[in-house]
Amino acid sequence: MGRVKGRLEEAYDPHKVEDYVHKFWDENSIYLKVKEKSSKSKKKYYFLDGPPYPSSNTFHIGTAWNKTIKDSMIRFFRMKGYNVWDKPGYDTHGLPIEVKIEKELGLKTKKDILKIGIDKFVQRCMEFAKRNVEGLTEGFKDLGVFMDWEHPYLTFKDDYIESGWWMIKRAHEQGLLEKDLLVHHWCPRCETTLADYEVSEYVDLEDPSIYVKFKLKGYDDKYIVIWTTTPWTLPANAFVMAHPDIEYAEVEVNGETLVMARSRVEKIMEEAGIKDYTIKKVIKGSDLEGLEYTHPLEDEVKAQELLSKYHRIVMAPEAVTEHEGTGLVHSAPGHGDVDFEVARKIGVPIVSLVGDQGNLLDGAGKYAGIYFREANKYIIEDLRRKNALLHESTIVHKYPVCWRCKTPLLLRATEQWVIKVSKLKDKLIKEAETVYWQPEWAKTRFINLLKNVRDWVISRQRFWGIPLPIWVCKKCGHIEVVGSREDLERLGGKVPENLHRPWIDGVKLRCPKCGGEMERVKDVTDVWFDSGISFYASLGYPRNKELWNSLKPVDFITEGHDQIRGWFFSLLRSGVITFGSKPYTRVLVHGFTLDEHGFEMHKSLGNYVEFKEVIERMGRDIFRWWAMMTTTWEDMKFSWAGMEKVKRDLSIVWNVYNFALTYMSLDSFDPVNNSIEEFSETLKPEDKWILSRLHRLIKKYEGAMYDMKPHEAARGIRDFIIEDVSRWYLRLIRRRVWVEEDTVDKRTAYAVLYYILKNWLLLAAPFIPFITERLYRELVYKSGDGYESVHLEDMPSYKAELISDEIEESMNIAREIIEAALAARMKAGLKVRRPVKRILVAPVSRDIVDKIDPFRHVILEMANAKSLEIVEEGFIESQMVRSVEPDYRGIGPEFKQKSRAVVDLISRYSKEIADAIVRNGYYVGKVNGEEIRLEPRHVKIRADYPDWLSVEPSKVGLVAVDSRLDKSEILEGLAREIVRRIQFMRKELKLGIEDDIMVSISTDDEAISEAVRAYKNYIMREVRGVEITGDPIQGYRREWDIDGAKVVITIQRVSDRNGRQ
RNA sequence: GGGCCCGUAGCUCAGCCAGGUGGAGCACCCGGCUGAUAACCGGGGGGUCGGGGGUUCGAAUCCCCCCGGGCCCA
Repeated sequence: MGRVKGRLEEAYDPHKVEDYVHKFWDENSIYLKVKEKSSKSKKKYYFLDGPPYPSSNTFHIGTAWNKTIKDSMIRFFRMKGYNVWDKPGYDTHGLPIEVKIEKELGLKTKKDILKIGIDKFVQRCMEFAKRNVEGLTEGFKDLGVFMDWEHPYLTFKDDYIESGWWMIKRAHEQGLLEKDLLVHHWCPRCETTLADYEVSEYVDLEDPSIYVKFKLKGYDDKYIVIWTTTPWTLPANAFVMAHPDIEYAEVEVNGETLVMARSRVEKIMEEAGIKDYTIKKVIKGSDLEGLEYTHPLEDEVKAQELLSKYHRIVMAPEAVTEHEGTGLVHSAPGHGDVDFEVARKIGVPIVSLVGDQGNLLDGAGKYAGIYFREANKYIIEDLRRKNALLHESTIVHKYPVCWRCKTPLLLRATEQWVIKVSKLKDKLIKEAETVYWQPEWAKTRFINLLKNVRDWVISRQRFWGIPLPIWVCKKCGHIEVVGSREDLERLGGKVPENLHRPWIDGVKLRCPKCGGEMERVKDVTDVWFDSGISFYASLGYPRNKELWNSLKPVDFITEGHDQIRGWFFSLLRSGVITFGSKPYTRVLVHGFTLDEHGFEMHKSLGNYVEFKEVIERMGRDIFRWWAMMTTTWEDMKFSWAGMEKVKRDLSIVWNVYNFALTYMSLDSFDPVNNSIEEFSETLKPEDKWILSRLHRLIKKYEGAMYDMKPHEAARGIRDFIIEDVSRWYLRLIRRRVWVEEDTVDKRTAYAVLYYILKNWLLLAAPFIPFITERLYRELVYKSGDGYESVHLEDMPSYKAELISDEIEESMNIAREIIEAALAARMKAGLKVRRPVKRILVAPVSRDIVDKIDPFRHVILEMANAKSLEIVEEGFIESQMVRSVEPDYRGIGPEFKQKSRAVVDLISRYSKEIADAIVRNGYYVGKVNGEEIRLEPRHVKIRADYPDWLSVEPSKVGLVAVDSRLDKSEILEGLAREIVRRIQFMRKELKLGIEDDIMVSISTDDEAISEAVRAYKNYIMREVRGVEITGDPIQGYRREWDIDGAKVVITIQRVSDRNGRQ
């Protein structure tokens, strides 16, 4: 047999609660028990953690939100009986960490790294990552995230690297792996290519701005004009791009014909200082297609021997605008991205004439050996000499520089390893179509991206990353892609102690084709490579195939909307490359965390809030619930005020449970032997109402969680406990639990209250795991009911038969009436404490009458009325009394001097005059003995309710309070005034609710004395008085004023129920 | 420059997909309640629903354009 005996501190203190719960979880291994329970289930739920990047040991508020969403979902599915896979991960490789270590070690260039040794450098990177992983893990645990923190997946582990190799092998097997020339930004000082995301810094730089004439073949003195700020790329010119739809003009200048965009002519002529020019002809860009030209530096540049046969005008709308330049774009495919793409499309060879250190190569002929930016002046000089320079000036523009050494970058074609993802485009889209996205628009956005999918450059010339498992035969050029450590040994290699560079670099293989020695390509993979394979790599596939085969596919992933293009995409790409299918089925996209004004939070902007501060000032549950209530996929504006509000809500939750605990333990309520099923016959309508509300909540909650709308569930539990339970149900059952005797009615109320409060804890547990644990321990576990921890519970399912539209509608009507009645009382100045005789309701429709019935008692109690009368529509209005007021504009001109007397008459016989005028249209009266006739123009007719009737409209009809009080109501009201004051004094003495008191009331007021006599028993019951006397007694004495009368009240504690003195 | 999202009271946000008299909380003012009490309840003031145009009997809601913010691309 159980019994409620839990206790709570007076007020909700989140830190006390959370410290207590953390300690409880730790000491009792609650996480392991939860996991163990869940692991027995056959229903699998594969959650995959998007691995955060450990660049520091603390995390952003957005990361906390991210993990809270994951934790809430995991907890829900565990409680729903799923066997949830919950391995967290960290994305540990990549350039950001390399750069941090370079800074730590004071290294400035790639050469410096080679100098201290790759082994030492990589070692430091690994230590750095491990250190931060530990810090982050502490933070996530502290937030209450129940994941497998003892066994996270770390992308730098050898096993993970091996899984990565396997994918590259899979790509190779399908003919998707290629070595290719690609244009990328290059730092000539660090001698490395930079990925797009690394090109983020720009400075204002002065460069030449030149207009160059290319002579058209087959014409005399006819030239096309191009514009460039990078003259050093001219030696590598292969063709010229034009827009088919732009108009071009043939401009005559000094006997030469120059071709340029029509819209640019004036601008260019002005810039070049040419006043004397004529537009001879306007043609469409498409007319230029295929025209061949002669390169002005043909004789100076060796590479032009190859390139000259491609010199012609090519249509490339994507490369040409009319905003700047000449509408004719010089194209050097080895040094420009669009140029490169176009060259690829039309089959022009890619020639790059700049070497690793930024010097022009031999192919650049007379300019060979010159640093690229230095070469500009020689090239311009030669152009001028050859009469190919139309105009020369300089321009200051934003130019990208290396984010580490600030050297201006250049675009350069280099050989990189590529997976030809574009070949998989249709498959990618087809697979993506069958993924369920929340919200819907994320899918649209995702598919749009896939339509423009590009090949994937996986190689980086770096150190801290998964080494490319590609070996090339020095003798015959044969390529082997190694998919595992086993492959390595099979090909005659020795597995090194660590699969990273530089250890792997030393591994030589024997060529299976010619027996020659094979060496590894020195590159590592792109950072996106690592996290994209996590769906199988984190499970140890392909070494351990069973786990992935039993868990696949991933059932749930969630990350911010930046990951639509990021992780969600890289996972799909890897899934299609490896298994030919999508790796996940359901995706929830969440928003970003912005500052209070909707701007990005940045340390440099000064609007950054440390998550640690949120925990210190608020608490874990407060943050979690607040974050989970914001619409998941929308950006979240950070708000201290928003969290304060949640704190208030949690305080109310605390008070609700405190209320229940106090009374249930006082009455030794036994929830185990008083389950709600026992009381099905004695449920009052309000009990049925709250049960209906609860089950409606469960239904909505469950639907929201399965549909990945956790914010709807989080808001739902809030509205239920605050609006339905605290603000309403608790007020309705107070009187029932205050009675001392053990009544069925009281036990029914307890059983219902216990049932809804226990179930609410289960629903709320995924979101606010700390306070629910604490309350569960006190209310449920200590009562001998349930489990050791709320998180070991089973999530309730809704019972459709308990959801009643009728009872809820009835309650809504009752609440409407109560609200209107209270408003009417206020208008009449009637305190709620004083009872009124009756409330009248004139419903707008007759069907409301029956619906009011179940809650008559509720209306009477809440509005403090003796009776409720349903009256006919129109009855209340019929009580209105007509009267008139003088209308001076009508009276003055007619009655002149008699006006004042007429006004007197009107106010004296206001009602009679009103009736007469309404009935007959006029009223005849006497003023100074003289008969006068009043007509509508002399008065304003008004209709008012009588003083004793206060009326308030409501949605269900007019509600009126009859404020005429009989003596009995007056006396009862006075008795309640006395009670209130005694209660106040009890509170002042800090008496417990079980303490009994002796009361003395002395007053000269006749009515109050009578009220005390008449309601003695009532007063005694209400204030736990053992006796009420008019004689003076010892004790706490206080003088009061009740309706202007002096009342002296003295109270003295005698003993409590258990006889304690 | 393109794709997607957001913009509703002083503040934080529901309502929008399925058009039908604009809501909640906080803050402010007034009143009430008082055995959950540093709690609670009622009332009041406060809105060009970012701006403009269109569809419709009727638009916060659907369509188009613009402005501001966010993410991702170029």
